[in-house]
Amino acid sequence: MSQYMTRQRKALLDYLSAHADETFCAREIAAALADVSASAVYRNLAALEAEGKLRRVERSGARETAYQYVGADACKGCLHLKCKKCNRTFHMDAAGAEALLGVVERAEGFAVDKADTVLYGVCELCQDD
Amino acid sequence: MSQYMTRQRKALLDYLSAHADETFCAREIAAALADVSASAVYRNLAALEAEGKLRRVERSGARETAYQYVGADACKGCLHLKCKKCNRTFHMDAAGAEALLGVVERAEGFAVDKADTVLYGVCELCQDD
DNA sequence: CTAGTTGCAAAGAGTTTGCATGGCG
DNA sequence: CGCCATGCAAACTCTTTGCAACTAG
Repeated sequence: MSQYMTRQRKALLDYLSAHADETFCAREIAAALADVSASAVYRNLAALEAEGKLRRVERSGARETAYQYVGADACKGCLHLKCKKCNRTFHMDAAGAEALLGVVERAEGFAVDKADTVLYGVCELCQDD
Repeated sequence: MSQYMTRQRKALLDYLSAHADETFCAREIAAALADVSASAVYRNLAALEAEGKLRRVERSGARETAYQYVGADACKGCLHLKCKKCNRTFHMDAAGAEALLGVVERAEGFAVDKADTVLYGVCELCQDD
């Protein structure tokens, strides 16, 4: 668990929370944060993921692990929709998500975990392409 | 595209299709198929993924890329539910999936791609733990 | 036959780790 | 001050690739 709020950890959190709708891999973060070493990036990403401040996400066909900021509980209970074209993340509110997943639970007896599930597809803005 | 059905490719397909409800990474496959080299495993996994016979899947917290067999079109149009406890995959039939995702499309204007989306959670059998 | 495929080993890419130094609380 | 965190570089793990030998059709 992280105990000290170091300059590096703060820079990382600031950066990710300022771009909460995007995902980044360690290399991209290290590039954006010039004075944070690669190992500090990796170590902090792991620590912050364990604390629940970040979430690990899939980026189609990528070999690198990507992370995304998950505000304290801004995303609590809501479902994530990720656009494969623009890579942006959209949120489905808790009520809608609950209704949707309740259907799966009743139909299949399968309890979907909103925190781990991401719906991939194409968002409204990208549907023209 | 694969043109020759070599001993190695056949062994790989046989193995994955015989365990179609499980996922495997290259290392596990190479270990199970003693007389198939690692490079043949990687090359065939890539080729078979391109042909649509395999699908690339996420395994929580894993660094290795995992694959799963996807029969000809047995999974066509259905949504995948993956249990985090037993790692098994369940299928939601096409009709149910369509109904479910249609809701998202209408509510959020987001077109979910069933081929890329996996719902993570806990299956009926594992809910006791 | 002959083009696709394999095995090996070396190269590459991404991530982790040991250790001395630095800095938060 | 003490302990955690950092930076660097080396170690590691997973994956890709070059090349000569092999083999399916």
